Amino acid sequence: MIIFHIDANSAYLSWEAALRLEQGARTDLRNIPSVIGGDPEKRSGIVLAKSIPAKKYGVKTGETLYEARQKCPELTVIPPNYDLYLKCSNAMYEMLCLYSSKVQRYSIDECFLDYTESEKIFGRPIDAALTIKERIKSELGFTVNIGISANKLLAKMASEFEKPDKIHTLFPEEMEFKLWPLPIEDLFMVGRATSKKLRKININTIGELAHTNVLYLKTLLKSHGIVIWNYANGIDYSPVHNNDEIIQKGLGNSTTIPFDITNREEAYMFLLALTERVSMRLRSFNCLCSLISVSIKTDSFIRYSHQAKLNTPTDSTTGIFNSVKKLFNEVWKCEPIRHLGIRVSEFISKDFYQLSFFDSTENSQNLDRTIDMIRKKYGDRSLVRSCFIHSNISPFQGGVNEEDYPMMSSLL
DNA sequence: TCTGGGGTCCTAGGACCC
DNA sequence: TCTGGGGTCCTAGGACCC
Repeated sequence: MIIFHIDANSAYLSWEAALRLEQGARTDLRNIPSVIGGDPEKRSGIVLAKSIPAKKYGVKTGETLYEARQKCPELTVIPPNYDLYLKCSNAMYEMLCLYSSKVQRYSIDECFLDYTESEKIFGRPIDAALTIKERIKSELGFTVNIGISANKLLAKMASEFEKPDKIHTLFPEEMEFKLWPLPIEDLFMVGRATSKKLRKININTIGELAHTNVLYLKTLLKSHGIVIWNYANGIDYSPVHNNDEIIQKGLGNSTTIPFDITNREEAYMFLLALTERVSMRLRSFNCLCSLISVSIKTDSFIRYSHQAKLNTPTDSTTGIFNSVKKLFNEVWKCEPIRHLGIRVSEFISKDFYQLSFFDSTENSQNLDRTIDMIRKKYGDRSLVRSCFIHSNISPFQGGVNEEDYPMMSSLL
């Protein structure tokens, strides 16, 4: 098996930089301290992506813009542009599909490519990787790292090595000197909580983890211990999945409100706007959902959630909203609300669920379908609930409006 | 902390059944 | 009830990824 992992370098920032150059900008954002960041006014002021010069000031992804500016006062901050990112992501994916029939989109800026069968057509893996990397640079305007190995895990680890615009291999025989000296935090699936536990028992490098008794790890970390022990030893048999093989398990939208919500009616407005987005996405999947969940984050950052299973699966905006209101009322403890979220899951394909027994729902189904068609043709704002018209609240809340595609299973 | 939004998977505890 | 054991389902929360 020969697997490539292709990772766009500081994706959001590079894509914005490439667009601006194309539009005639004189400075390349990648060459100055810059970040893609949210808006502190809307209480979403965090760093989403950073340039390499910004990184040299110690700016980190996920920290607040306030902190980032403390480290680098002359930081250029650019708001995110998700439509652009989707276009760039699609372009990269389509380019990769020219080199293999097995390409898995792992996230907006990462793909796995199974090169095993491609070797007889395109030659040595290293040469093909170089061709792909250079084509993306010259034709799409941004750089990528490509990791090459015998499985997805090692390919992904390899692409994390020196950046940007680099190709690295990490074959099993290279683990000892390329992978094992690295700190455990660098290993895929070792996050904050796990690294803290590992460091506590004096496991500090990936190599030390690889040489720890796996049964001991299991008592400490349950099944997760076995997962990371395998990864530390470069063991991973997961295949590269084409996108159509991946079934999405759930979908949701959430939003941080620019102010704290303190009354029920206001909360309902945001919940309705979120339900509009979630239910439209659900219907675009041609699925019904059986589980609905509402989550709340309070002004003091306490999160809690409440879910319920439906007796009758649904995809109706009104049906989902009624459940959402009920769940919200059952769980809200009247604290000021900072953030609201809705998610639906336990999908049933509409093709396998005949609604003929429930003819009374036909009308509302037709209504939802008609609304979806009008919005698709004339834009989401062409048809909105009247309760939003004289409010300052957007009738849709939540980010995903473009064509959905399944990504990011935490199993590689 | 001026602290996002979209996902997946796992686990613990309780309810319920035989 | 001073009572058991095993299975399944449901729920809430946490860990991880980008």
